[in-house]
This record gives sequence, C-alpha cells and structure tokens, in this order.
Amino acid sequence: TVTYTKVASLLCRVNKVDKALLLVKEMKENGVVPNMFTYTMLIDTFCKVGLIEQARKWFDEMIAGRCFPDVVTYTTFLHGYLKMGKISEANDLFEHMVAADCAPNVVTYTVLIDGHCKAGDVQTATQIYSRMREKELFPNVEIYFQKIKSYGIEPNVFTYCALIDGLCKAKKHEEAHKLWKAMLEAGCKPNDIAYNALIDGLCKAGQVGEAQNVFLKMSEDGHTPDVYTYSSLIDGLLKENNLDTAFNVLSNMVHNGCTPNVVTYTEIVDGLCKAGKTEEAYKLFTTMQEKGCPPDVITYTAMMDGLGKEGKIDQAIELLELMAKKSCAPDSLTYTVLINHCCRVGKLSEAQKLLQ
RNA sequence: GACGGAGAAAUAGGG
Repeated sequence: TVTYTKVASLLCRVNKVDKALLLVKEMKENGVVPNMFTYTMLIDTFCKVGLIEQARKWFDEMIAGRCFPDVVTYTTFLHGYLKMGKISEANDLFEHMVAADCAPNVVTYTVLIDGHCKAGDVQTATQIYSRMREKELFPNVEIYFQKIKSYGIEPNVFTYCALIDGLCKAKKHEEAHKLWKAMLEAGCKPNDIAYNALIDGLCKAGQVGEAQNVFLKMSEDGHTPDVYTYSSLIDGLLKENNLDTAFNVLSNMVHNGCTPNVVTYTEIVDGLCKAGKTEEAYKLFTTMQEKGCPPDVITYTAMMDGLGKEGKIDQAIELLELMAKKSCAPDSLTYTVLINHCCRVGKLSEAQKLLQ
C-alpha cells in the first residue's frame, strides 16, 4: 500500500493523474487495499484540478470501505471546497467531521481562515482566529468550535500569514499591522512568506517606503528576498509612477541571483504602458520570450490595453492572433479590453466580431 | 509489540 501510494502520489504531482488512477486500479486488482493516505492524496489531487465531484466519489468510497477519514482528509477536502468558494458545502463537511468525532487542528482552522478571507468575509476569518485563542464567543463561528474543550489552539505562521494577507487585501492595514505585532509577541517568527505578505500589503496601501524598510529588515533577519518580494516592490513602485526606482530594484534583483518571471515582466509591461511608454513596453514584451519567459494571457491583455489606449487597435488585434498561434487562450478580460477599445474609437463592427 | 517509511494550509501581475 505504501509503495503504490507513494508512486501514485508522485505521478499526481507531475500531472500524470490518469496514470496514477490506473495504478490505483491495478493496486486494488492485486488485492492491495488503499488506506487513508491513498484516499487523501486522491482527494487532494482532484480538488486541486477543480474536479470536486470526483473528490467526493473517493471520499464516499473510502467511507464505504470503512476507511474513516482523519483530520488530514477532512482538511484537504475542506480546502478544496473553500478554494472554490463553496462555503456552505464546506460547512456541511465540517459538521460531518464533528459528527465523526474528528478534532480540527491548526491546519483546519488556517484553511477556514484563508477560505473566508478569499470569499471576502474577513470578519468571520478574524472571529475564527480570535476564537482559537480566547474564550470569547462569536455566534457565527461557533459551528467551528463544537465539542472543543481547549481554547488554546495556537495559530502558527501559516495562520498569521493567511489572516494578515486577508486583512491587507480588505484594506484593513491597521489590523494587519496589529496582527503582525501579535505574531511577534506570541513568539512566532515570521518567515519569508510572512515578510512577503507584509511587504505586498504595505505596497498596496501606498506605503512603498515602509515596504522598503521591511525589505531591509527582512535581509537583516537572514531571510532572502525571492521573486514574490521583488515583484511586490516593483509593482508598488510602478503603481506610484516611480519607474526609476522600480528598474533599480529589478537590477538588484537580477544582481542577487533572483530571476524575474512572467509576473515580474507583466508588471513592468503594464507599468510602462500606464506611464505612456508603450513602445518600451512592447520592446520588453518581445524580448521576454527570448529570455525564456513567454508572455501569458495576463501579459497579452496588459499589452493590448496599452496599445488600445494609444488607439493602436489593429496592433492589439494582431496580438490576439499571435496568442492563438502560441496557443495561449484569451480569457473574458482579454475580450472585454479589446471590445472596450474598439467601441471607444467607433470600430463597432470589429467589436461585434470579437463579441461573437 | 515497538519504532520508522507515503497524505492537508499561507505571499506577487491585466479593465
């Protein structure tokens, strides 16, 4: 069972899900019984590719086979529902878990906090966090704390990160900052991701200078800024029109051995367009592929928007054709951008064609 | 019988 599960897990990790499924079938045919690890791995895999119904089948099969899900299985499945924004299904599953006398752990609560944040309900997320630590009651979140005897479920760095990020994205920067301090007071050491979340939050709050201070402190603390760190800073600088500093950060980044990726390049393409430097943006757009970093749908859309704003609709539409050639699928935002620009300059028949 | 071996969570870009 261990061997089959390990191999199937590796196959899933390299996106060979079909091969993994064949292996599980073979395993069963040979009389080897899948266990919790096998099922949890399968549920996780299907959740991550968005096939939650398939995940449900494995979940039901495991219970039918009297292999009862443990906290990892439930948490994996909860994560799947929450990532798809299916809060009420997640709540039902949570009830199932409670009924099975399976106690949630810090990962379960972190998943719930992250899920509620991403569903736009930071208040509930904050209440879950508070309720983990204190006896204070919050009627909305009591469903997550049934049969819980101890109130001392210690949040860890994942928990803090999830909530700090959620608070920042909800523009509750004060509260995010307080939580950062609470994390330090609780003796929880920030890791790279925590610093990155804070830096990004500060950038988005328009406090890029403060973000740069945190950047320095991060390095002093022995953490290495990565592509997320640099990309957050670069985007923050570009959005406040500080192109020179943004390019300085970019060259520091490269100098420190951190390779810009498609996100970094897209930020710069977009920043240049928004600064009216569409020519330069286009140059970068064409050179990025030479550097082994092909543009994706977001890069294309940013570039098209830049061209459209200059009234270069034909060039923008050429890019749409180029996308097709590179088999990069446009999304609804790509079309929205193009159609808007066509309408703006009165090319209604072009717009009509795009709409079809 | 013990121990060990496989499964879950958080951060950056486009109107």
